[in-house]
Amino acid sequence: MPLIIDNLSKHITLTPQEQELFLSKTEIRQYKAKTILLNAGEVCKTSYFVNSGVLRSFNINDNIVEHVLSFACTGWWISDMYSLLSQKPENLFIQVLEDAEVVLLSKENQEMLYQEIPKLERFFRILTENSLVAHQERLMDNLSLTAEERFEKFCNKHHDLIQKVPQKQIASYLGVTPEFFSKMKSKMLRK
Amino acid sequence: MPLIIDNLSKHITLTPQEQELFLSKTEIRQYKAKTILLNAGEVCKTSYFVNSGVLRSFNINDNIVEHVLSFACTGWWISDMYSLLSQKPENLFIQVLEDAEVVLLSKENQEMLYQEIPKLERFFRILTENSLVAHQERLMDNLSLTAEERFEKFCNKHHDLIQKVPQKQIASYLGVTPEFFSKMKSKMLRK
DNA sequence: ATAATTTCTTAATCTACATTAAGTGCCTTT
DNA sequence: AAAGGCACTTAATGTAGATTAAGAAATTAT
Repeated sequence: MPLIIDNLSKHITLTPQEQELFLSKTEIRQYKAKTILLNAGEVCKTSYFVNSGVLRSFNINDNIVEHVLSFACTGWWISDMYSLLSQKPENLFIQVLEDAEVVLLSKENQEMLYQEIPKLERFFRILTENSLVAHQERLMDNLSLTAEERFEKFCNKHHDLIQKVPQKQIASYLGVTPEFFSKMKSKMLRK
Repeated sequence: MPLIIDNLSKHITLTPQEQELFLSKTEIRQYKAKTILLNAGEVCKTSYFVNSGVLRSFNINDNIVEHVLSFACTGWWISDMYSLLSQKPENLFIQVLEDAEVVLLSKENQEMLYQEIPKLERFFRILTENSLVAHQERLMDNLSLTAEERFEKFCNKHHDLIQKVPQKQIASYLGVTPEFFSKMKSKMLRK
């Protein structure tokens, strides 16, 4: 069974015909590491579901500093929600970090599927709810924890990622410079 | 027409009977400033919609420092999403900042309404999507902007709140101490 | 009105993290 | 195998914002 159907079944139950219909509206693609799937300034027209590999979303501010908004590995959805919903351009990039197989669902097809399989409203509501909760927690963590504490939490939650992505990306996700992250890490190891 | 029905109609269209049913599952209450609607450690069983006044959600970390997660004034929803969804206790408070009239929707009734008016799945999906986008932006702002820049953005977006809530709460929302906020503000005025 | 609390301000000192810069090791390309 | 580019480290110096403390102003309670 395709991973994405398995993912849907975590929150809703689809008939075989509905599964068929859903899959017919998606597209599978392979990408090499470093491929840019969405460029800053473009309007986002697609949601991405990761079958294998790792993606990230990030922006670049005036100072030419990158900030990682999120990572996505096997079984995770990723997109530029702001641009996807508003259909306006945003300063977000989506990029492949490790060679990946990705399922593409266009906004157009997603809306079409909402009409034909209203249960999907429920699925994406729950998916978005969970994402919101995670973002709220990360926000509060950024306000109240030190970089070290945030890193420890990250390790517990995303153990798999630590091996896979360059540590400067993790530093950026945590909101510190790669130099400080390196220092902090060696300090933590010494304990 | 009740404000909350007006709010629903921003994303979905309800028949008069559906409106009736929806309202019958809610409850209106008046609260005095400082009332605590949800205490840290409790399981959240209700979503709150503000008819008038101002509420806030916040947590308190080990150091006895408060951090404001969100404000809600007229026309806004507020709840403890983590606890409401998981039905586990969280360390979040919900409190009235300015005398308020609030519409209460219990989780139980909300689930019941999803069954009877599936369109509501759509409404809360969109509501949650918008909230997620706002949280993502705030996260990135916290990573890449100075406190001063964040305050300017806050002023543009929530002009109404600045008059209504004590400035130490705004400092907490922005992620700085009241002392630093005070200093920053007077520095900005001098320009 | 007066007392009591809470909020806001000012100022000195401190610290987590940023910036700059130089150097090391490891891939990748030719 | 050399050369170039990245990712990572180390270290000196700089700064945004925290902490502490004390007084002034504004609310709230009596």
